Amino acid sequence: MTAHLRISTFSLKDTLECGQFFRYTKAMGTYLVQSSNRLFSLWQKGDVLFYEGVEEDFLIHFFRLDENLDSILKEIDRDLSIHQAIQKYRGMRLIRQDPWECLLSFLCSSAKSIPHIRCIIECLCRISGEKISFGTYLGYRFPEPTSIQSEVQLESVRAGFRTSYLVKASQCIDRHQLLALRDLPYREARQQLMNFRGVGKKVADCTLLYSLDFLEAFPIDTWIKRGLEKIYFSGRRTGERKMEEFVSNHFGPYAGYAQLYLYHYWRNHRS
DNA sequence: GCCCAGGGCTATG
DNA sequence: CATAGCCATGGG
Repeated sequence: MTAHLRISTFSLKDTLECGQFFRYTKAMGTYLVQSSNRLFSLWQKGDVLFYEGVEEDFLIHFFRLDENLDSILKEIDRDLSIHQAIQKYRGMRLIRQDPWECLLSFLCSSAKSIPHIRCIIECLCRISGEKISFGTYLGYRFPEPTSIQSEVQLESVRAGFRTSYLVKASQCIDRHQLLALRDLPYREARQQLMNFRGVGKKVADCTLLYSLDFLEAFPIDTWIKRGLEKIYFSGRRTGERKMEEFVSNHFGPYAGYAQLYLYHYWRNHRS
């Protein structure tokens, strides 16, 4: 029933709770996770990850456990700030989400607090009507693109001005098309995503980084913007163009991991 | 009643 | 390009 997996340089807590992923709950040290039509539980003790209701292969893919995180962290460890973040949260990994679920999640994210984003996504899944169970746990599947057809249908989700974004995305996207973006250069893939209503640079970068293996993507939200200005631009107001150029040069091809660590660090040490 | 929340769109310098 | 006002909703 309960299986386990030995892992190094992995923090389940930080990986799930750092804001990159929304469909999880926590009860007494055990996390209940929903992703890619799965509902499973897991918990960590030291360097052992225990899990139920999911295959080992999926976990390795989902948590990127076959990726050498130590060597990546060594590469982005370029200054005191990122060094402190790495020291505090070493083991936090990017999650490889389903692209469709990831895109819709961040379509819901604009000008919303994280708890409310999670709330909206759960309401959205309830719309699908397809239940999923594991032991005594119950949940709803994430709706497929074809199952979201009108704004009226999403009334109970109360997503506000984001509702039309969700419907339009559903009308012209199939999952296959999103996965195919992985074969494009970063800039082109981002531009493709930005052709959808409601997808700007930030949402596009979140989708590319959290679900499509573009580790150079560096989502710039309000927290990251404030942090970058304070730490790397002497507190001066700075345009996004300059910021993009800086993080790309400063952190290199794994800049996305730097973003993950800085975001989590700056949010948990508000100063 | 006010302000803010993992933004984006649109109309303007 | 950079900025301002607006967008719908909930919580502090």
